Amino acid sequence: MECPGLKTTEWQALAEFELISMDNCKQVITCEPGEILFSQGEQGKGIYCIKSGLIGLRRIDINGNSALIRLINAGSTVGYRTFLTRKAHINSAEALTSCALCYFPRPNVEKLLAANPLLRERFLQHFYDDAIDTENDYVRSLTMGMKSRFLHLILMFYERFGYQDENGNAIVQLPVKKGDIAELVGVRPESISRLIDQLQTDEVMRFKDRRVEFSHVDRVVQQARATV
Amino acid sequence: MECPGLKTTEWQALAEFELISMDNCKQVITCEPGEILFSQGEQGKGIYCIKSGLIGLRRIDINGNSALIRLINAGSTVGYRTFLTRKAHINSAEALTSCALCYFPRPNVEKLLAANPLLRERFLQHFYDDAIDTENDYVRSLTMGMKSRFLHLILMFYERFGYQDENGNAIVQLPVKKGDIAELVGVRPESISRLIDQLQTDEVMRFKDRRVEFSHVDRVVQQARATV
DNA sequence: GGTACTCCTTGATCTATGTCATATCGACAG
DNA sequence: CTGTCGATATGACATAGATCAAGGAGTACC
Repeated sequence: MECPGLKTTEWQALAEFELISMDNCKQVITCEPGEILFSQGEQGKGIYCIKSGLIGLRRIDINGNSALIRLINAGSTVGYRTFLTRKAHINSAEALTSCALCYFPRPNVEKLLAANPLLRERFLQHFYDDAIDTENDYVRSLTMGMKSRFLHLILMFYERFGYQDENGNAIVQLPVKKGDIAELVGVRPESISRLIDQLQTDEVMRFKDRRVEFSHVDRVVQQARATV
Repeated sequence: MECPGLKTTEWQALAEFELISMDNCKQVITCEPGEILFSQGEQGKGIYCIKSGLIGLRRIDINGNSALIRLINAGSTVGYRTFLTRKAHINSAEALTSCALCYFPRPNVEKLLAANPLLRERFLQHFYDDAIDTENDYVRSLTMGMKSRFLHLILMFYERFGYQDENGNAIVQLPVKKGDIAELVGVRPESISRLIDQLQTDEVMRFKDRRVEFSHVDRVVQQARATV
């Protein structure tokens, strides 16, 4: 199985012979929910390309508070940041679902980077996009309440993984457990629980385990915009 | 007066003849607190190099909530992001104090960027550093309370603008008004007011208008680490 | 010297979210 | 079938921070 990301994303900067050398050095890895690819504080050992599953970037502070900063889905790359500077990882990467990955060891990636400046440029562009996302999340965390941030997340899931059923209802299967959703929103799991109750009684959306369903996307968008 | 940043920061990528061409196209600008350099949604018209004063990047959402995302001080650059992609500004830039700036029009900057790839690389590095800062702020906004974030800000001001008096007390002059501090922390001005009261009664630090004074830096650091 | 700013403070009250303890439910092991 | 475990839910209560309304205090302007 080829990496879905090799022909797209930053790797499209590579020539055919470079792709072949990548293919030769790669290790295919599978991991289960909860497994750690790398931990904050470690030096970057290589780069991971996600074939399937979902990886989360997590930060744990000195008091043990954990925050999920970013989700990375299939076709994208994890661990590239330590190739832009020589700094250690500042976040941990953890499999949130069962995952299949390709791992490329650092020396090989560095050889490619040295030979192909366009590749570095692509990584920086990737970083740019990620950083803008984070900035937007940051602003929301300063100005909007839990409900709004939660709905934003649901809409993001809907864009990435959702579909419409035969009646035109929007359907999303939440890709992670509710506890992780709480960490993404920056609140406690209990608060998410209660919020879900409220959204159901307000008939904004329906929840059944990890399945979310709503009829009026625009109504959800509008509620997501409201400050609280 | 030369721009303090021309010999440092991203511009050090420039050769002598390029610096001269920069110097020829620059416009020196002064502006007063509250003046807007550019607004979110606008196309980037050029780049600003701060000679003195303090600029704030601000984001206002559809509900009118305003958040201060970043402070930029003398020697640094504002508006460079629209040169990395062709996108419009997503934040506004506003003078928070009286400022003196050099303005470089877009066409000239683009000419330099086209001729000097190292310059683009430097801008991306600058962006990298900023983005890591924002990510750290984001994590703090998810896991820490107002007090902790406020103290972090004070310590940052102390690093940038503070000094020690003859008795070894740390002294900082707050560079912006308290309302702006509230926006940086992501809370209401009233809350900052009350927090300052509390910090004084707890004898963590003393405030007199914009002057802050504290004897035990380590105590402040320790309180800044505490979650709430 | 009055008036009108802007910035900041203060008090009373409200609300969102956190905390803690307990309960449920499903998966899975023995 | 029973016991254990992880994930989620629920109830009672605590607290951080928002909101609203009012009052200073400094400064600028006429």
